[in-house]
Amino acid sequence: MATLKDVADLAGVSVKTVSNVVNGYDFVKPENRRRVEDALTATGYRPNVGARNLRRGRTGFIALVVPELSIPYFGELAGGIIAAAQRHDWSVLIEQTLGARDRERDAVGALGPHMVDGAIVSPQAIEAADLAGMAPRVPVVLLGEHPLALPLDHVGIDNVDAAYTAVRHLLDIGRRRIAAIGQHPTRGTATQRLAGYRQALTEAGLAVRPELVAPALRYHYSDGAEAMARLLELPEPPDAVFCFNDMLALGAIRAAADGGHQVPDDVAIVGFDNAELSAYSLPSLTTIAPDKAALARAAVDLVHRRAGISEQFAPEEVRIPFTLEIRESTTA
Amino acid sequence: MATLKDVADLAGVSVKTVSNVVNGYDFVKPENRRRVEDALTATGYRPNVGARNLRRGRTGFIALVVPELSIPYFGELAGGIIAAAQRHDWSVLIEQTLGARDRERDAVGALGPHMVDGAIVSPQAIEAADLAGMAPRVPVVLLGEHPLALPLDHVGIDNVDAAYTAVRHLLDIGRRRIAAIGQHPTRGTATQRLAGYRQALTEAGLAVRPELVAPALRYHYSDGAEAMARLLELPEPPDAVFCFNDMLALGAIRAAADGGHQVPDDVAIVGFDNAELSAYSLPSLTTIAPDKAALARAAVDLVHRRAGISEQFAPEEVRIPFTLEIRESTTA
DNA sequence: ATGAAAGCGCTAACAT
DNA sequence: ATGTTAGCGCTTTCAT
Repeated sequence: MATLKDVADLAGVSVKTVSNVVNGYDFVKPENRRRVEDALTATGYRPNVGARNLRRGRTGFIALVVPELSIPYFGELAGGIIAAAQRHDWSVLIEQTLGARDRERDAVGALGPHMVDGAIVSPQAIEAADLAGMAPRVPVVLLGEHPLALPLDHVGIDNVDAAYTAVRHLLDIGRRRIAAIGQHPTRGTATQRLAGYRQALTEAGLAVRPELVAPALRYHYSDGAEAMARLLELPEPPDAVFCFNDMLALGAIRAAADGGHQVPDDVAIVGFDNAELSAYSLPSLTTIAPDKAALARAAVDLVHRRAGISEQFAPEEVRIPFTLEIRESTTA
Repeated sequence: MATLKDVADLAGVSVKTVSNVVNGYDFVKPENRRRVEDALTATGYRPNVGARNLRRGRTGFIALVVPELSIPYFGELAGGIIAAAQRHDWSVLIEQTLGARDRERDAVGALGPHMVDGAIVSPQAIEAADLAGMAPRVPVVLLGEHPLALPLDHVGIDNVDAAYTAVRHLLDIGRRRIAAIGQHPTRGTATQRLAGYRQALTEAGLAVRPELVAPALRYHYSDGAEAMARLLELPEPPDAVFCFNDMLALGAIRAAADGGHQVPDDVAIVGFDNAELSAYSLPSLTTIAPDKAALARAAVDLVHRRAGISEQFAPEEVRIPFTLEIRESTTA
């Protein structure tokens, strides 16, 4: 493997000159530049990123900590983050926690400044106490959830408002017995979405019925299907359901069909996340659509600003816009 | 951030001794060991992985090069690979190529031994010529596609056999005008799946009709929907379709419904990949199910064996088993 | 058993 | 405009 010195020797110049050419420093005598470039191709030189970073005091990596890549939402998000990171010359290291609190703790704990220049974390179960001990040694930006009392940067949409918008839509199309699927003991977003749900109902003069609020543990298709099956067995089943993510919603649609219920005629369904699939399902899914590209870009840019040597700044709260995509699951 | 030297100074020993303790070298005087351990905790020392790797000549990373994480199949695969890599103390770096040939070339080309200890690549468009020039400087294992004439390790299922199995199933349920969606000019798997399709038809004494073989560019939902719409406009539309992945199949189901055709009564549909969703779609999707966990494990283990300093061995071809999951899209 | 010191490949003062 | 050189933090001979 050719080193800078090999190239310099071959070109008959110093390493400095080679370094200048490699790093795009402008003031190099054309003659020398040519010789260096020739030597570069002749040797097939590749910079040793590790050495460069050791010297520069950066690693060239950021970590992305998510529950599970097999969840379409996180797959899409990760894709966006990789793309956004590229523009800052960052490679993305992905860690999966499966939403387990100890694995989240480990993942964040292992984030030495030597491993990565920063991290984007989508926490699921981690709590303030877990992070209190370990001052983050690198910039950490929270994405989506923000269950922590810690002063960390956060990028996300307004979950209360989004949930309110979703339920408001169900009210607007005349539904009155509106259920929710996705209640969760530790997820902050679940709490917020529930709050938005409550707010919309209350504002419409409707009671929030506990039997219509269904919990979900993992937010997978099966959880949505099971919750829906139970809701439809109620003496007075709901005429609409607001699901806290698209997988729950798709599972719910499936269960409704299995039970012989028409969507949306008998029961309208709204999801959350706008997974690519939701435009193609049968029926297609009305859902809250966060601007995922913006989410990814904002998170990466925030890590970048923090990682910069510049001055400190107070933790930031970045709100990303969302829209409501109205599709067949709520329009006859 | 404390360095080895800081710890050594504090403990009153040399860096060598500290290094010995940190790396679990046994012969250290108990007295010194204690003092070093105290200094270690006092300073909160964390080894600089970059410096260590620079010295050791390994990086602790492997790269995973895939077209797009937002494709459920690759999301699920990536999840499995991260899990498998963990057992070898490897972190996974993910690169997206969007299936573009030049980006694949760049991604593979950037794979210096300084960046990663090895790589798992799911090529889509790259060709032998692209790799001919650059001898892979780190172990590269091909996953899925193997379009190259190069002697590289490969892990995958038998695509011809899988396609044959899928089409055979359609024949078994009595279909005779069987179409295929997913023909592609450069993808090796497309060619192989087409071969299996042909083989099954021919064996059944049926002609392969060119108008029933539809191309697809990106294998996304929309491609499947468009191809299906066109097939259904034929004077004699197909009574079954074999799609080269689940997204195409789900898009096809959508298009069939839009055109007022019943699945599976009017047209049966088989997919490929067994994305988690296919068990929950309406109708649920019959599909070829590769053992994804085995695929991931085999690929990582192969990289690990190659990366070991041990002897050379001939390029390996690892065949992973698959099953046919029969669901509603082919059973009335 | 431990210390001293070289050097992995690179960048950036500093010098010219 | 380019050469010289000191380190980035670590591991590892080579001494002792």
